[in-house]
Amino acid sequence: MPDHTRPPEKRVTIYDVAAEADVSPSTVSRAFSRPSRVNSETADRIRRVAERLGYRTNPLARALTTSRTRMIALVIADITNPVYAEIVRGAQEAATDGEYTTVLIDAQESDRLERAAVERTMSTVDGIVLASSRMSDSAIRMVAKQRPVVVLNRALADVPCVVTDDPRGVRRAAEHLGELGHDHITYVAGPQASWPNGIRWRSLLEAGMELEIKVRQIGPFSPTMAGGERAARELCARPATAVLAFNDQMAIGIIRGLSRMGVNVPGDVSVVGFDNILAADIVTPGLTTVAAPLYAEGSAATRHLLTMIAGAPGHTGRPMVLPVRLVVRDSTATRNPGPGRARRQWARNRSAPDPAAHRP
Amino acid sequence: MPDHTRPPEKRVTIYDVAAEADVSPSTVSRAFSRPSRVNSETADRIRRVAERLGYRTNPLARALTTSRTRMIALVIADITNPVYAEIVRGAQEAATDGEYTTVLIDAQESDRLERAAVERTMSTVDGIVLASSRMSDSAIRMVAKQRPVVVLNRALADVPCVVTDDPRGVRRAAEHLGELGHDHITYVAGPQASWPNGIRWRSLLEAGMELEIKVRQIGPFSPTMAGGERAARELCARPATAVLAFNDQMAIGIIRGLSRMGVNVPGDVSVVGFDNILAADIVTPGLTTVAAPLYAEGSAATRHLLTMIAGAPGHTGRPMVLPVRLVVRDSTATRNPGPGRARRQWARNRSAPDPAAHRP
DNA sequence: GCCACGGCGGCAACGGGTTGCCATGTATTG
DNA sequence: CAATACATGGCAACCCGTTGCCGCCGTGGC
Repeated sequence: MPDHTRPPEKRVTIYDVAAEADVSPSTVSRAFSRPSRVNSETADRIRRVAERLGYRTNPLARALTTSRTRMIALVIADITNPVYAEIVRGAQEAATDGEYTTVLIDAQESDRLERAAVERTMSTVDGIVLASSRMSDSAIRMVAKQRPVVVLNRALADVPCVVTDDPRGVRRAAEHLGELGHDHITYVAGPQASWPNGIRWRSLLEAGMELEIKVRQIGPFSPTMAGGERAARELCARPATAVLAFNDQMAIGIIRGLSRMGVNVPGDVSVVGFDNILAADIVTPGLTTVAAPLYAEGSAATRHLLTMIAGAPGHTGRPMVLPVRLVVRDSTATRNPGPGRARRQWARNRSAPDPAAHRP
Repeated sequence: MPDHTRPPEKRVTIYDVAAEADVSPSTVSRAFSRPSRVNSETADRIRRVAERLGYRTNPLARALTTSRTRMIALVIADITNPVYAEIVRGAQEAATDGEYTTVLIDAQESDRLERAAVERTMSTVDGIVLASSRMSDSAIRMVAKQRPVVVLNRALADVPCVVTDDPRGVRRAAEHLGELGHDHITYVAGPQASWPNGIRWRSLLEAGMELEIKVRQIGPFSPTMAGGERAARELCARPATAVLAFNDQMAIGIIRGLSRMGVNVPGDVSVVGFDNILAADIVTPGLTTVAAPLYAEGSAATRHLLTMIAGAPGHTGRPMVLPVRLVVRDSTATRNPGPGRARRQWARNRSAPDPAAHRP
């Protein structure tokens, strides 16, 4: 019959080791935290005893006096969004390199949840990376006042930031569409609380001016496939030949929604996404999209945070900008000028949408 | 000129509150941790003072004496795998309900990294959920000896487990393929360190016996799209009409790989996946797959962990089994008996594979 | 032979709560 | 009115390391 009582095995402390090695507890402490401060033979003996007794230093107790937990928090807006997976990987690598542990927090796209989680975790970590935070600027500043913070995908005065070169990405996308003959681009907006959403739209406005391409915006929609499908319905009401979506999930949703209504991508409409998630490569047609260096974002932000924790002032001037690139796949094509067969069908659908159109 | 010195603002402690509210520190402590133990008026006054001073109880200091951090660890095999997103959500919800914070650890499919991370985190958390652990049974038992542990997607004697009804899922998939006329199913194996991989294969063996369907296995391959594409090449060497893949990513990879080589899915080969990730619904053809209740897995495992932490014995008998269901989409079809056009092409590709076949 | 100095180890205070136990003061009971 | 019970608050020890400071001792210089 198995023993169901948890074995008492009290945790081994420096005091146990000290008694066994016949030194004082402070010497044991130093043997681990500042080996140079104690005779190497003594240190060796202590380490052997510690090993034998199975001593592990208690990080909580240590943190209590040093006020360093060697943990950082990484807050992401939505763990369901594959974009963050790579960011997490990058952050984790940088943290591990610096002998830090990452605690990951999923804000579920909610300002409230994010604040609550940050609040709860703040005192347990040495610093925080906010990736695509949904909190208000002032809330972020509040947090930054209490702990080192690096903000990812958002620019904010007085707080160190890492952002991607979205203006350049949008510009490249617009150029690409322009070269394909499109003279009008519709931006399908994501969450208004999302900082990149604003930037992308403004960048498109600007690019439109310079390239003499008309632009307009619809939305906001939820930054998901479902959001994209809703956007597709709205797109049908006010047709477009070129669409730039806030992110890839929406772009994929848009493509699905459109083809369900008999609109061909890229034949009738060209669609460009943002982020270059894995799925962008496996959908049909393959999604043209603006790729961000996700892994690098995570690791750059984290590395910067670690230097701040180590005492560096934190570079609060201009944000650190990471380059993007346009990945051209099959969801963009030269503009179809005349209303061909497919285009006529679209027109037909507009007046009398056939919900079963996608069923063979 | 902004003030670059971090404001000294020492942390407010119970001592500060005590002095201000004119009570002893222990009373302040009790006002928060056991309000019934102190006069409600006093407690109110203390709370007001605490509020005014901005007091927050220090979880580390508390943990030091109570040895309860109110944090649990959730270890997942690969954050890149979308399967875990829902599991994380479920776990997080359950944890939040119990006023626990979840710290997420990504093992990156590595036994070594997983052990290291668990080792590092163990002493900081009250319990651990191991979702699809890649560690050895003995390593897991070791951990379970020191902290409450619930294992997800794996059965292990003497440790509480939550698993899905994979045998039933495989059975349903086999029945489905059988009904479509397939008399031979090839299992494309995932990581050998993955427990479900073994179960799925054994379940297929068993189902094959009962349904009089021949089965065989190829692999192991990495549980990714790339792994699936590699598997597709091997499948071409030893053709099959029905394939059950370890997971959806592999299934998608297989479909891509096959169609690149001119093999039609589901015309020539039917493919079934496992997990029902989001992408299963957006690929072409839509992937037939065995869906697991991911969210429920996460929350069930976490809830069980919390009861263990609260002192319940931990149900180490039979694992808790969650139901699955077969989601039929377009990647499975009736078996194509004669070597039709596409099938002949496949045969051609076998003898002289054309690497450019997928380029129009 | 004396002094200065460096290496090493110990003492004790500290960090910020928690909790067993005791000392009041008040309410209840006989 | 005495005896008892209970509500409330304080004391002090404790959790487990860390660290400033001091003392001891051996060594080397003069």
